[in-house]
Order: sequence, then structure tokens, then C-alpha cells
Amino acid sequence: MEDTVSRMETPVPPLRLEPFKVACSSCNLRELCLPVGMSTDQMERLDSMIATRRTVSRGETLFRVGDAFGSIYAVRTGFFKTCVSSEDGRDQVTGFQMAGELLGLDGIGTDRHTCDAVALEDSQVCIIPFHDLEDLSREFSDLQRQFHKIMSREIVRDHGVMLLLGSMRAEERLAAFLVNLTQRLKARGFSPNSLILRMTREEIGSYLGLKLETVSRTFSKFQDDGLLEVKQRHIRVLDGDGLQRLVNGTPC
Amino acid sequence: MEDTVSRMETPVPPLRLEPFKVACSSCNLRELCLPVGMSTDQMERLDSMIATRRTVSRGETLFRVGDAFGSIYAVRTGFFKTCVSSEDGRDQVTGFQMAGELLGLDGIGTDRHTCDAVALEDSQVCIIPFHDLEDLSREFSDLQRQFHKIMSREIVRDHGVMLLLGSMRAEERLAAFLVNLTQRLKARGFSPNSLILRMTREEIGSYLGLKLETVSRTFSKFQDDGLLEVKQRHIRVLDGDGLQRLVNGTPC
DNA sequence: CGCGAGCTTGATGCCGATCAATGCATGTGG
DNA sequence: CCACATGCATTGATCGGCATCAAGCTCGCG
Repeated sequence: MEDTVSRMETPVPPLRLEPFKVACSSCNLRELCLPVGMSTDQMERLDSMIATRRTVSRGETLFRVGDAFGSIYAVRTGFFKTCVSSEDGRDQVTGFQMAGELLGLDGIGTDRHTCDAVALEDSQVCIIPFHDLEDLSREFSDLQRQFHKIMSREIVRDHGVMLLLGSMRAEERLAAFLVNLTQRLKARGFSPNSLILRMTREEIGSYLGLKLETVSRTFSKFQDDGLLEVKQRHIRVLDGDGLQRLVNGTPC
Repeated sequence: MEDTVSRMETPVPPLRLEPFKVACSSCNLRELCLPVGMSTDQMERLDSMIATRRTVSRGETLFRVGDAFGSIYAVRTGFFKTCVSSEDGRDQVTGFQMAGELLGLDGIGTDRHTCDAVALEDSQVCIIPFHDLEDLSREFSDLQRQFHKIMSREIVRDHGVMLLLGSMRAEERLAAFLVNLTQRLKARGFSPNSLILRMTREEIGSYLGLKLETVSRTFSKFQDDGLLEVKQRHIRVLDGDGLQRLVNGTPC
């Protein structure tokens, strides 16, 4: 929906390169992002590779299905969704990415991107030319290792979503989604008890395999049950343990 | 179920190492497996790394959740499923692997396996010590590249399953499953029109987010519609295009 | 102020889950 | 070789969770 609109409005994706360099070594995300565990001199080499950032405004796409693959991207600020779509137009949100997370790994296999990445708020990404990353990770086994870990974790995360989509009911799905979101926010130093959703009910629903009405109803139910306080996109978690129990399938 | 049983019967996973070496360079799967695109001398190095095979009998596990991660595995002969399970015991089949496909990528991220890999028929795998693979792929960019491609394709495949689980109806799911299966068999030189399913209806259902009765009913419906001939696990595809149309969501 | 995108809530219906019984193939022991 | 057990598959009857359809509602914004 929003997709289609942004797809229409600009035939050429707007691209703004920041002229100034940004150093991984001074980035406050270095403990979450690609450079985990690297020495200072290794990080300097990484810095020289990641020369540019790119700004993506809310609603714009970073890349889309079929685009030639050349780089992966690290989210520096902001929030993204990735989505795939089937022949007949149904689409599926495959993930939400926040600061320190990588985008574009899908493109390596075929040299073309296989999903759309859309900014859900004004965002900045670090551009990591993939061939350079491969070159450097042949030099530094720490970087190689970290990159492999990140790809592997993405696979594991996907398996978790498959479990969710394949065998959980609506309440469990939404609870799992919220628990995951708050954990990731907490890892970034935000309060896990108060958050603002960057995505619509429809996008949450797409991710969770539910219709937006079901998402909305389930939010309301959680509010009635005293688990959450919901005001549009503002969520306050009142009973985190209760949410966690729902995920584990302990309804009583 | 079958899981639990095999989990019970042997505290120590049965392990049989083949004493003789097997060469990638002479393997008929080399065009599908890890060595794609490598030169002969590179492949010799790969051969020296992959020193051992392992036999896994039907019903046995190659690895299971929590096992220390040390190697990845290439299926040489046979057929596997991988599955994850939630706290409360529900489990989800995350994939079926056949000859030339890799198992164990899930373990890289945390140094522990995060899913079970179970042989669905008597099988053989090549053991690929992961550190050795990393070492060698720092030397040979072709190997590095190929390995990255394989991981990326796994991510893309998972996204496809998410789309299936999140937005397709039972018939579309089963059709997609069959189309995928026949394509992979075809790539291995088998007839795409006649196949024997290595997995139960329950396992298919788990993979597709359906109950076994629904899988069975849908098979019967496909038979009534003249798309398939179904005799227990023997499937004959009568109308491949019809199946493909179902996947694309062209019901009329 | 009024428009529109997104959210909530209600009424109804359908797809697939669940419960239950039977059928079919394989294997085992008498 | 048959009787029986066992695991898997098929089929029917019923039920329930979520989708669908349809109003209103809220809030941000021109």
C-alpha cells in the first residue's frame, strides 16, 4: 500500500551521499554492529572501506527487488522494514531493522536484491561495499567470523519467525513480537517499558501473518488484560513477564 | 513425536566415520554443492579438508539443539529435515535437505546448534570442519564467495517460506511445496513428474503450518482435480502447470 | 476546520483445526 | 501363513479463531 505509493512517486530512488567520513571506531553502535571484537587497527581499515553514509527519508526505499546488489548496509539511525511479494501482489514483511542491524544480505546469492527495504522513519545507513568487505574479511579472520555470525543469526531469526507463523496463535504472535522489540530496544539503551511503534498495524500484521484488525483487537485485549497501555503507536509495557508467559504458551 | 522417540533411545548419538577419503573433485554433486566454480587445485585443498563422511540412519539425528557447533555438513546421499521447537514443545520443521545441500549453518552464530537435523532416510553427509572452511575461504575468494552465496540463498529461501506461511492458503502452500520439491529433484537429474515423499504428512504439515489432516485432504483434492496421482507417499504429477498456477494465485 | 490515513470495534462467515473412526501397509511373533 | 499390532493416511462431522465486511473514531496536518 504505502509501498505502491512510494514506488510510484520517484522513478529514480533519491540518493544523498554524505561527503564526510564516519568512523566505525567512534560509532556508538560498534558493540552491536559489524566491528564487534575487532582491534583498533583493524577497525581503521574497516573505516577506510565504509566511506559513505546515505540518508533515506521516511517512506523511501533503500533498495528494492531486482536492484543490482553491490553493498550491504548498516542502519545507523532510524528504522526499516524489508518485504517480499508474490506474483499476485500479496506482500509479506520479512523483518524490521533498527540501529546496528544489517540490510541487504539477501542480495549476495543472486547479485540482485530479492526484497524491498523501506525506511519507516528518516534514517541513515552506512554503505558497506560488499567486495571490499569480502577482501577485508580474507585478511582479518575476526571480521570474517563476525560477518558469518551475523548471517547465521539472521537464518536463526528467520527460523524463529517460521515457528511463530507456523504454529502460534494471534496473541502469542503479537506477544513474541513485542518481547523481541523491547529486548532489542533495551540492548540499545532504551527503556524496554515504553516504546513508540514505527510501523502501522498493517505492517505488524503482515510480519505476523495476521490482518490489521486482528492486530488491533489483540492490542486491545492486552490492554484489557493489564499487560499493556496502548495509545495508538505509543505502547507502555505494564507486565513484561505476562507477555513472556504468553510467548512460552503458558496461558493459565 | 518421532523426534522424542529417537531422542530417548540413544543418549550418545551414533557416529560412524568412514575411514576412506571422498573427493569433492570426483563427487557428482560438485556442481550443486560448495565447490561450485572452483579450480581443480583449489578443489584438491578442499578435498584434504573434508576428510570424513558420516552415515546417519533413518530416524537418527545428525545434530540437535544445544550441541556444540564445529562443522557444517553437506548431504551426500539421503534426505534430512531440520526442526526447531518452542518452550512448550510445539515444533516446526524449518526445512528439508537433499543431496548437495548444506546443514548446520544455524550453529555459526552462537557456536551451538539451534535446531535438530534428522535423517528421513539412511543418509551420508560430508563433514566440513568450519574453522578449516573459514581458513580456506580466506585463501580462495571463489570458495568464500560461494559460501556467502549459499548462506544468502538460505536467507532468501526462508523469506519465501515466511511469505508462504504468512499469506497463502492451504492449497497454495502445498502446491508451492510440491513445485519446489520437483524443481530440486529435477536439478539432480530425477524425473520431476514422479516422486516418493520421504516425509510424513505431519512433517509436511509442520513445514507448511498446517495440520496433517489438512495436508491429506489437500492431496486428495489435487487428485480429484487431476493435478496429481497420490498413492500414500508415491506422487505422480499430472499437471505441473496447474500446480504452478495455484502457487501464483491464479485460481480461475 | 475538515480531510484523510490509520486505528478501533462490531457482526458475520469461512477455512482449517479438532475430534473421531476407518483404512491400509509393514512387520512381528505364534 | 495368519493374527495382530503399529504407524501412517484418509475421510467425515463439528467447532473455533481469524478473516472479512462495515461502521465509526482519532489525530495530525494542510
